[in-house]
Amino acid sequence: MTGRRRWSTEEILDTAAELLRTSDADSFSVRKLAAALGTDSSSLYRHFRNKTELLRAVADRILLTAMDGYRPEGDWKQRVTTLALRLREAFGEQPQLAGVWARFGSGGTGSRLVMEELLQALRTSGLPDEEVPARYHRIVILVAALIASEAGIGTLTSKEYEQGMEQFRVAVLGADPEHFPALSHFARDIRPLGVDRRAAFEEILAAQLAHIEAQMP
Amino acid sequence: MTGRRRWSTEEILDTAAELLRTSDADSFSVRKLAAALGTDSSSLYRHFRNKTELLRAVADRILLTAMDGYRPEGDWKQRVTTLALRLREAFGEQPQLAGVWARFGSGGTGSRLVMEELLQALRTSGLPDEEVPARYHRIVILVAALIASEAGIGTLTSKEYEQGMEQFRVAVLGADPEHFPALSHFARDIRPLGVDRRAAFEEILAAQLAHIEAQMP
DNA sequence: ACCTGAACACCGTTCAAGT
DNA sequence: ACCTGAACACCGTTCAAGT
Repeated sequence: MTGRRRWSTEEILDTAAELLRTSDADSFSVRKLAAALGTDSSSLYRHFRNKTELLRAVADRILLTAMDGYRPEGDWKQRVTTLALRLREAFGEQPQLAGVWARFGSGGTGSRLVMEELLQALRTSGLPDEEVPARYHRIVILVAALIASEAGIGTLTSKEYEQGMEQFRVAVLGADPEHFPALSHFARDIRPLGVDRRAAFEEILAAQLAHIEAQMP
Repeated sequence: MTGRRRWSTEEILDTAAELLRTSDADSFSVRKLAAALGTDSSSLYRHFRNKTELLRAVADRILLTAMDGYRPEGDWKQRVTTLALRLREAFGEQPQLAGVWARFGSGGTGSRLVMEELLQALRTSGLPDEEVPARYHRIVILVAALIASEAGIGTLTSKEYEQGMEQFRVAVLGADPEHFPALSHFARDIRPLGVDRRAAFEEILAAQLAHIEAQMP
């Protein structure tokens, strides 16, 4: 309309988040974001050094909204679990950002809120202070890896997903019993990676936390 | 030289694997592969439906070479751990393929060998047969997630990595003690996600396996 | 029967030129 | 001081035309 317009960084991030939520697959691009804002992609480079920097900023907003209204409840294991599930859900709606977060971190207020809550929960666990950082490190690696890999599957188009399922079926059900006896034996009960992710997430995390607890004095 | 030349699928996969090993960052492309083969990218589409299909085939070769010379040793936990570490190492040298594997699977002989060995190990564990598939599923999800996310960090250029480290330092060391007391307290001992990955991998997996063992009759 | 060239519809990023 | 247009150097993929 006006031909010229100054966009605030906030508006850009909002629009980017919106686009990442609605767009299917990996179709987000700087050019599309610019088009949605009604401007040229070149003008966005005044606000962000590059695309990664932009996505990191959006990822940090995801963390912020994930922490919105959060109140710690229960013992340390429940707190860690609730936190992890919140992050999982938040990135589940914006799967492209999960990969950015796991690779680059986000480095803003959102990430600080997450780190703070996780550390506070561990501090109430009875762990000696000097063991907290190492336990923290393992938990973050585990949670980030699970979320990012689940999100990676979430970015597949339904055609890609179906195709992968089909090839999985062929690999499992078509295995020669002579060379792959165990695989043939369990073939009908083996499930592909993409199913039952929420239960898997909770179980794997619970095992990790139980293990930490078991090693306490 | 000859102007015309038929490439076998084998040769294409070999060259692709080579290129993925040596190329830094995400710079692999169909066009570069074609150039390395001395042909045009369009001719590769007779051998593969698309880029993903090509990468899946290379990923399956990685699994094959990872299993090369493998002999089961020790109890079931040692077998699972050895297998997982082999995969981790194989994809560590070709980090771009880890993401493809975790998202799409590979669906060839390599993946069958891995599935077979993992199932056989679980079968010797003393788990009742009907619990094996669920335990198998969790282990694969965990191992694939850890390997892919570690590899994701491995695809960063050293500039990107340094930049991420710097921003991590700022986020942690620059946190206001009033709003982030636990973070400030542990600031100097909190480590970024990318460090100490091998130890983290082994510990997290060990916790998972110990948890399975603890639930046995 | 096989391969090539050229094209299509995109990317991220830069930078001189405009207002 | 800010924005735009145009360009650069790439992508994956398709398909008519060549040999």
